Amino acid sequence: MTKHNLLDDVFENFVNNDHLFKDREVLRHDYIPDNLPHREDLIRLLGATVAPVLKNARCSNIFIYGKTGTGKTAVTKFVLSHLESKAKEYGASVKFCYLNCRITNSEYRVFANLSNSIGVTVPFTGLSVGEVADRFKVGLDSSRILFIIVLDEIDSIIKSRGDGLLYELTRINETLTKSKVTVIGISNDLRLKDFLDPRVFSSLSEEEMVFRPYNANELRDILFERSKLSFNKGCMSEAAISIASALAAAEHGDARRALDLLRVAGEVAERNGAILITDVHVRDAEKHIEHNRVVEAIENLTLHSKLVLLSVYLLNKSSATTGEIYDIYNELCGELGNNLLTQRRLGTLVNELDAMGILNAKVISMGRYGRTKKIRLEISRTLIKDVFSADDRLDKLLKYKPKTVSKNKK
DNA sequence: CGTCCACAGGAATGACGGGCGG
DNA sequence: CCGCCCGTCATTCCTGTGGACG
Repeated sequence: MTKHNLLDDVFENFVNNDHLFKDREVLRHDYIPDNLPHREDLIRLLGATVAPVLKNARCSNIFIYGKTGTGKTAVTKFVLSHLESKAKEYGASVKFCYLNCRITNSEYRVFANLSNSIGVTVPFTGLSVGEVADRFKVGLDSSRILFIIVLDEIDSIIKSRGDGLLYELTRINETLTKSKVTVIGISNDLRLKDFLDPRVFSSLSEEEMVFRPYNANELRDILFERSKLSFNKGCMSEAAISIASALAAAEHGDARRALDLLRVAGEVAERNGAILITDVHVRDAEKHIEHNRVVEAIENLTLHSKLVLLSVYLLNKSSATTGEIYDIYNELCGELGNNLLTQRRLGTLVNELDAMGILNAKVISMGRYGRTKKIRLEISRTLIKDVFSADDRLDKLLKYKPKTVSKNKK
């Protein structure tokens, strides 16, 4: 009987075309589930740390560490949104504002966003940072609340702008009389304190929490839980879940990655008209994700970055130097009739491509023959050909023969 | 052992478009 | 509409440097 029902499900789903997915939303990155497996103790810990606000007392600043996909953001949002609704019950005026510093990656934008979240309208741009900070402080003080500021991916703003923002925020309570501020910083980088002024660091990390990566078993539980919500019954095989969790565990124990694998595996299976998502689909999904990531990255590059990449492609050597690439890049710019950037600039573009995993650049010394970067392609040549042939102008350059092939070497 | 190559990569500065307040 | 300030991209100028060569 149960066996019969099981098959009925499968067949019926198949006929109804939308057979595999029940709810795709559940697999999105910003979805916060009601149940976060293997994070119960961290939820309790964070909950206990912020609980004082329910009695109208300021809670400690918190510093949260952990690599991507370890549940930092999910746990924080989960706890704080529950806290906020609980606070309403108790009549405590608590508010939290979540900011991702990779999106709002300047001091100005952070203050602008904070201001907007407490109902103070601030122009997109046009004011000085100090002015926006002042407006925020005034608005905050007059609204008489306990304000919890969550700064996610805080490392990105610190590495590019320094710790001025945090210094400001951790000292802001001194100038407030009717409101109080708590800062929760979330960092992907465990070495972040090396970049911080010790005073800022100590005041920011009144409490510290570390999120360990998930292991394969924990990821399995997460995927199992989530697949029940996102896929129709009987559509997801255990083998698929096992392999997805193993793959993600081998990376950083990244749950986000694991969920991506599952979602894409579902899409692959759907396209193939399969009625069951298997480990094969997950394997396909892995290739798919990587491929899409790279294609999208390349398509969104500026023209100059594309030309740099093309130069490496045209040089077609196992490893090129900055100088060699600059020569070819120079020719390509001439070919297109557009202006060229300096070698200094090209160096940072190469570094950016390296950070994206499209190129691999390593500084080496060739002794008597100087010091340079050894640069090589990190992606397949056919992929480059595919992406560039979509653009008329770049397509022509794919066939371009560099003139400076062997000019020196003696 | 010192030299000196071929760059790396930091700092300062400028050009430019967006977007405000007055 | 002007003047101001922002962020971003790019240039200019600069000091630093690993190690093969002589």
